[in-house]
Amino acid sequence: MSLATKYNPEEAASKWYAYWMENGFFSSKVDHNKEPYTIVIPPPNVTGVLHMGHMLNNTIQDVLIRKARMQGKNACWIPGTDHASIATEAKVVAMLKERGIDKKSLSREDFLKYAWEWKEKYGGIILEQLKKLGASCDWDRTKFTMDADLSNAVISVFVDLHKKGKIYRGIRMVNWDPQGKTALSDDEVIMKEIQSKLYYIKYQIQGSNDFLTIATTRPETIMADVAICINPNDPRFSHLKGKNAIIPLINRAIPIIEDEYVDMEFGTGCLKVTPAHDINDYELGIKHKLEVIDILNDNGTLNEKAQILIGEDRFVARKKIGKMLDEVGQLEKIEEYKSNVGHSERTDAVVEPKLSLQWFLKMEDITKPALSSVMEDVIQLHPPKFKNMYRSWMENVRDWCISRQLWWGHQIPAYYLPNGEYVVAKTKEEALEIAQKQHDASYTISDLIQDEDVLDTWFSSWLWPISVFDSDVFSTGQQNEDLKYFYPTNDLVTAPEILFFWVARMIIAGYEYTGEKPFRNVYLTGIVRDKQGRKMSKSLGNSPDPLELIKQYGADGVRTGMLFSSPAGNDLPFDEKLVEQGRNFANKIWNAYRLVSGWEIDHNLTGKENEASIQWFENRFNQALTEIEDHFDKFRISDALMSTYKLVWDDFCSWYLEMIKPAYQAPIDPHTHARTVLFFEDILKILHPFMPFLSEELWHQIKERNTEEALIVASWPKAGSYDSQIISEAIQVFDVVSQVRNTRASKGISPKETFSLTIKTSQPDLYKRFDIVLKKLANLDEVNFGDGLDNAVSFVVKADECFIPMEGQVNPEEERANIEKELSYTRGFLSSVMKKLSNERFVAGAPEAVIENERKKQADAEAKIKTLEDALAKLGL
RNA sequence: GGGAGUUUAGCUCAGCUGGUUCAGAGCAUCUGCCUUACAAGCAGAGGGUCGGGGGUUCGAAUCCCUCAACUCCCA
Repeated sequence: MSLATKYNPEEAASKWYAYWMENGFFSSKVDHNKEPYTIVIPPPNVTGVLHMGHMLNNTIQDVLIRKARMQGKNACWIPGTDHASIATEAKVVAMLKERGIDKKSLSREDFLKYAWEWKEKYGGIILEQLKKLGASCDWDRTKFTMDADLSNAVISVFVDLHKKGKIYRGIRMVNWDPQGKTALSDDEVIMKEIQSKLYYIKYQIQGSNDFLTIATTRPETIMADVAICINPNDPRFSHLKGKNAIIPLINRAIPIIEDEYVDMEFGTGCLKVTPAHDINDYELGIKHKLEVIDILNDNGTLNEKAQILIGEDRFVARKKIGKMLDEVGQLEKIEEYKSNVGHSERTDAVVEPKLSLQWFLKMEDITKPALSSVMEDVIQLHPPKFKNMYRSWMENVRDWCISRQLWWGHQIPAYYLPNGEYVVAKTKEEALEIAQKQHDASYTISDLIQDEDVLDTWFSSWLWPISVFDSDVFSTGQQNEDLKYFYPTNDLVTAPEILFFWVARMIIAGYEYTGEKPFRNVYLTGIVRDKQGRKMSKSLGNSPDPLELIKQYGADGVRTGMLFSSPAGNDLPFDEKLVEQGRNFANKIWNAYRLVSGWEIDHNLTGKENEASIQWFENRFNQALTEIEDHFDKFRISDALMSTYKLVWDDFCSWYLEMIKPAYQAPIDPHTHARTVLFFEDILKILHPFMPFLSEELWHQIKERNTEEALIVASWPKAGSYDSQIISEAIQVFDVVSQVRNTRASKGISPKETFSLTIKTSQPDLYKRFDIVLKKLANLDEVNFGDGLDNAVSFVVKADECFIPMEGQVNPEEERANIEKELSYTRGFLSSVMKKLSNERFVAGAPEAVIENERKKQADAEAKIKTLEDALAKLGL
């Protein structure tokens, strides 16, 4: 045999990927004779590297796109990356630091030069890695969110939304990352439970020697206090009403106010109000018209407004102030306390609530179509359980803070004028025109200063499904041919973590700028976790290297391995065993091909004996394909794979090939051979989305094919009708085979030893059709029909009894015990069926089909009992 | 504190609007096989009172209530 006994995936992968690329099979152009099928990739971070989550996510997309391509659709999978402001800027800053360069010493232009340099060097590595996975993206359409055209789209949208009055500038309490020195959106903040301390601090009541005590986790902020708040219903503190308290250490007097917001149970029931450093206090401050004292610098150190500990870091200050309070006798006690503290997703710094001037997008109206389209299933989430989450977010949405204090990204097109006003325009020149018209005709270009900040990265990726096709539509309103044809896209595959971050916002932008949904289906994958259930992450070092896995197990093996245990929306506990199983599957198929390819054809043979087998497999294939299609329709990719796996391994390899396999070195008839090759081809087709490399390789092994005949563009088989009768009859034959094998195993008889089988049945024709198969698979020298035999081991399949003569091996006691066991089981079963059938309410209430079924169960059970009783009688009891 | 979800064999999961063989699959386990496609394999076997309790029903893993554990989201 010419082929190696083991499949070499690396060779096939590089060969066929190059072949597909060279022949342009991934590319897609507008073609009105074909139905488009479009997926936009969730753009990974341009400086990122492939991780297990990407592997899962992109495997699913590739499965969908390859299947659609084979179904004759114009399959278009748009790849690309996003610029990930915070992450990338952090990396560039770190790189500069290594080279001894401080970001602060650079101009914006110089910094961006370095950033682009970095992007050119590392950007796109991840896309190259996707190729190793077999991703059939239309690489000619690769996009980057900071490409000139996509940037133009972002700026147009900002200008447009500003013009519509949806973008405004305002002071808000934002999540401030003192390390990254930028505002973060709520989604970029990770809450972690932290063991902290609750400080009980005594404030003197002005004009008395009494004290009140407050409890706080942040004693360093007392200098920013502007009030003490008590609950008006709290009798313990009614004597404090209208008085002032004095902040320890700095001796500033602040009013004692009343608000039911204060939880009487928590802490001491007295709340210090610090509007600059706590979101709830901020709102309380607005309500009571309190002033705001901000004592922190952008980097988290105390400023001069703190009066003491100026320049100290907030955490250092916390420790020191505890000590200072203690020294003046105003620290009552410290308690251990667990609290949830926000951390920056990118820098892991403790997030500081901070007041700052930011740009916001009003979300109230713009979200409405996006909410209803998901609720009404115009856009379907898979699995639908995420609808609830989606709804709660959309109904309680807050305005979107879209500015970031960074340089890497789309600089906000707002220009400040000497008079303190600003104008928003696409370019500085346009801004000048407006400024001259609306403010002062004497302004020159040098009077305009552009806003320093950039836009949130999501503010560009929310346009992705539109802007990858048409970046001008946002300003012109005119859709180009690509957009008209490929949009709305079909399916989006992404992680639930970014359902709000990204998916919801794409839907919003979709309706705002095209009046149409951006996609029909959203398939939400789970998170890839390690065996201990931990999220895979670089810092934990618990993630296998995807490329190493591909090297070891082959892309086909890894793809199937990832999908074996990943129902939609469920986390995937990754185990290398899974990809091993995938590799084994690839190898199994490879070896099945080796078998078929080694057969010699003898044209003198008719192959009549194989007809039943061929007929069975054809029906079984159609049945399985129907199932597989159903799984795909419901986005049950994992189940679709499992059905394929079982069809190939169990039905095709374990049963069919063994059924028709000629004896060693014996030839096969031409008809069976031809049909088997056709079956093999159909199997390769349905395998192709999952295992593109192996399937394409074998496809070409079968015979020489030209480019148009490549498997990647072969037509997907149509599930024909099938006869369940034929399938269940074959199962009955298989049951007999299994029972014979079982008997052999339990009696310790070698599989090499042949013997004859006698079947007592009312339907001998059924078995006669499979005569050769029975003999071959159960290693029998003959199959007879008739009444039972003496000195034989027997077993019952449905209502048929089978006998294997076994002189000297038969133990009547054992035989009897076996039969009695099965008899009592069947009788019990029958009685439960009879109980139902004799129940008037059941017969009256249950649907006809259910009753019919019970009757059938009754008849089957009765027949089986009869057979068993006869067998028992024959044993002489 | 509010909301959602999960809990079925050792593991990962199916089980649709209650009624097909008194619960299925894959993996893992056990037993026997190097049988000339494949030991990355073949053949066979064992394994669950469907988280606990209560209820509705002729009938519940499937519906309702309740308790418990875990996960996620929001505050």
